[in-house]
Amino acid sequence: MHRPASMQFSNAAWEALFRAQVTVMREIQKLPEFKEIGIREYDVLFNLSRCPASSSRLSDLNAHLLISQPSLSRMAERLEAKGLVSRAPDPTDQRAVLFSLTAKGAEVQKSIGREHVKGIHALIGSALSAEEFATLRELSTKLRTHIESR
Amino acid sequence: MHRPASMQFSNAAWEALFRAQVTVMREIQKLPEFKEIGIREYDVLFNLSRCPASSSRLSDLNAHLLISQPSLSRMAERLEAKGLVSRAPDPTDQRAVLFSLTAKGAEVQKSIGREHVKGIHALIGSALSAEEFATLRELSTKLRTHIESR
DNA sequence: CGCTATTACATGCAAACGCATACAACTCTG
DNA sequence: CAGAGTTGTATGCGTTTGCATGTAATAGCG
Repeated sequence: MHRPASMQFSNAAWEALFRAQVTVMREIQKLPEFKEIGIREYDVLFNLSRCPASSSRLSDLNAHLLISQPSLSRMAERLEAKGLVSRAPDPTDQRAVLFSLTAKGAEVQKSIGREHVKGIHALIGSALSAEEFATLRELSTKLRTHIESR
Repeated sequence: MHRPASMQFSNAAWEALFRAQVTVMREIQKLPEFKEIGIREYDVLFNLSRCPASSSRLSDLNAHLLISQPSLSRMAERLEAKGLVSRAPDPTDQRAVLFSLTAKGAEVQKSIGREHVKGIHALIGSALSAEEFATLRELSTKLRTHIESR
């Protein structure tokens, strides 16, 4: 073995985390709550529902997603056309656009969110103990925050 | 709060795991080893390099990926055109197609894989301790295997 | 056996994506 | 405070994706 032992741990953990995500996501995508709206679009609504001022720049939103900036721009167009999201110019920076949920968008997000919570629990609820879930959450969060604060 | 406490744990863990995956993946996609070949295509090569008989049906391969069956069919076409993968009819089932890495494909996979291992370690290696990485790996694997054996 | 149902993969087509780039607004420097 | 560089978003365009469906082979059932 030509690789430092320390490399094995981080790589094995990433590999396992990634495969787990793929496996869970494959099942989630099949659930009925994502028939009308895609899971990527729901993720945008979800992120908007969580952001402090309940509005967010396109680029700030994009930082939390895997899709590219142009893709998000066009997805926002579609969500706006569906009446779920509204665009408004940022008063403090004329280049920027602030996105926020419409009343209908907030309603849809909550509705899908509720079903989603049930779906996740039904799918993985019995896979780990409460303590194990808590540990998984802590380690995942620690991993994420470490990267975000590089 | 109208939700059973037990639901909170599994949902919070999934949410944290998913966000961690997004954050890591965003950085990985920028790394130079995925300039020539996309990360989704690398994942196909990687899976092929790991499968027992070093060949796999399209549908078996697809079970480990997030993309749809038609998308994988066409991605395989492209990988074949690049000389990285070969298709052959399954002798035991005339409907099926067996995919395997060509020598060039195996070479490319190993080469990118080596860089990928370094990239992951550089990205997340200092985020957790060896014990924490081991725990994250175990819990992720337990989560995945639980779903796969439903 | 023969007939229907199912499984495995491929293909037509519209939607969505990413890359490169354009454009406009802000910032910074001399 | 002008002019170059940077940042935030949108758009042109070729590629990739997914859905619905087609085709061929197998399985299951009477």
